[in-house]
Amino acid sequence: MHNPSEQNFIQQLSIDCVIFGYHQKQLQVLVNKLNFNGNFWALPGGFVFQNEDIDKAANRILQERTGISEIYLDQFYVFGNATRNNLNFIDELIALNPHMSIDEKSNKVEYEWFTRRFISIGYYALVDIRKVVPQKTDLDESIHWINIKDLPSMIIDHNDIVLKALESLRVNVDEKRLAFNLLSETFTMKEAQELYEAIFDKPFARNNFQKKILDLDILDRLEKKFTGAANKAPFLYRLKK
Amino acid sequence: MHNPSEQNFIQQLSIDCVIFGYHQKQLQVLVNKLNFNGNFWALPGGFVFQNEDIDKAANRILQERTGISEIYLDQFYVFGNATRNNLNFIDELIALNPHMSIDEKSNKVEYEWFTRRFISIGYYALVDIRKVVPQKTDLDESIHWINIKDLPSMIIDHNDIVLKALESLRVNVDEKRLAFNLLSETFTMKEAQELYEAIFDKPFARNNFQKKILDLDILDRLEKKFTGAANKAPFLYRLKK
DNA sequence: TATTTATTGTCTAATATATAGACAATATTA
DNA sequence: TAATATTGTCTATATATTAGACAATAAATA
Repeated sequence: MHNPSEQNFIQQLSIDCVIFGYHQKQLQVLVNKLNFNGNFWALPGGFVFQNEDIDKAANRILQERTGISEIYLDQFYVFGNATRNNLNFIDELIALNPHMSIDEKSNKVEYEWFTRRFISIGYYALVDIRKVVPQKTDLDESIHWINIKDLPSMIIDHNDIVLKALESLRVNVDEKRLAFNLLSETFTMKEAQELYEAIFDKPFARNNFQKKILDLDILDRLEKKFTGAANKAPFLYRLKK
Repeated sequence: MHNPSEQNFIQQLSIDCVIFGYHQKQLQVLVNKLNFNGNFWALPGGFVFQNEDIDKAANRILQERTGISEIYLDQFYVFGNATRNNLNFIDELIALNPHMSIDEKSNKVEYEWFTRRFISIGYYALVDIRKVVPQKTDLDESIHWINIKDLPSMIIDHNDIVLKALESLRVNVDEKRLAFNLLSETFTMKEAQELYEAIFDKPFARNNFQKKILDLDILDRLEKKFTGAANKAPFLYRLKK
């Protein structure tokens, strides 16, 4: 991997992505554990090339991490406090990883590049968790789907970024029909309801939820799904084209 | 004025402000006519100092232009296409203003600084137009309140920025109580209704509008306002503290 | 001074939407 | 064949929105 400082990135501008998945009736967020001594967690992120649209950059970052393109993506907020930098994080990192001394010239350049203030554009993405094969980069020890309620403490303001992303998702999920990006292509009404319950962290009434969603007139009803359970088989639905 | 390239700004990041006022039953936007030959119009904007929060920068820009602080301000979108630069605008400017040749070294530096791609964070503000004394900068020939329906063609994507700001205003005006920032401290119900009609560009029913606003329970009813008109005098209202 | 006019504030009726309760349909198990 | 758990949908109720009506009233007019 090339050093970021040597690449043709826009200076002091980053993108942080909150990638939402849905599994075991809970919202999951894709987060990286960094490949250093110490317990450093971070959202997938990256930088914007000089000749690249910011939306394209967010897409590229997502594709690198998830392997899929054509993802639902929404820019939701810019994090731009004057004190927003990696200084504390990097210093802690170096303290715990003595081999990363900044004596060498190239390390010094990188140190300066990374420890400047960054303005970060937040994007959230909604993906079908079954289609994603999480990809780590050289900087990551591992990458995980973690229940949004069990997220570890992350570097800088990444926990705040997740909170703000969830807020935006809740606001937008009603007017747009984007929640269904989190499900597989076909799903039962109960699965849709459980997804909404996970997003809003509150229960919905079954009868009225079904009516509300069907009244949106955005779903096609397909064949029944025989699960083997001792009850009436539910219909499968799919987003209308 | 110092050259921007010599100041301690974050590179390639700008802020553009859509400052909404309300006058003659119409939304007005504060725009500058640039102080050059040619008909160049632009939104008030600026750059972010290295040690400055982006929200603070937006506030500073607004205060420079309007003379007032404590303004309602909302970050609404980031404009970041790869082709988003001043190149066409500046070249046109130089063609119409031969004295601005880029032969001199300092001009060349400025040219390079200004013609790079800029990522711009859009903010909109709501102000009481009576409290504002528009201030032009060295770059402006004049600064004007212009009816949002009569805006001239502006540089780069500034017309698009206004459209997006209006969209955001419409979405946010209901949940927040921010529309009243556009009125003077006290106002009649009819004035409030006319403001809403200007924002949404559609009529509201008088009886139901009054009920809806009063039910919000955010207004104090004050004394009556005797206008001299031959009819029942309306009450004045003020936002609750 | 009484009447007229235009507008305001608020009430009620009509309509639409949201929520809650009920029950038949049905895929499997006992 | 009956029992069970869940699904799909219906109806009744509650709530919210929209439309219509009318009295109150500040000033102008007769």
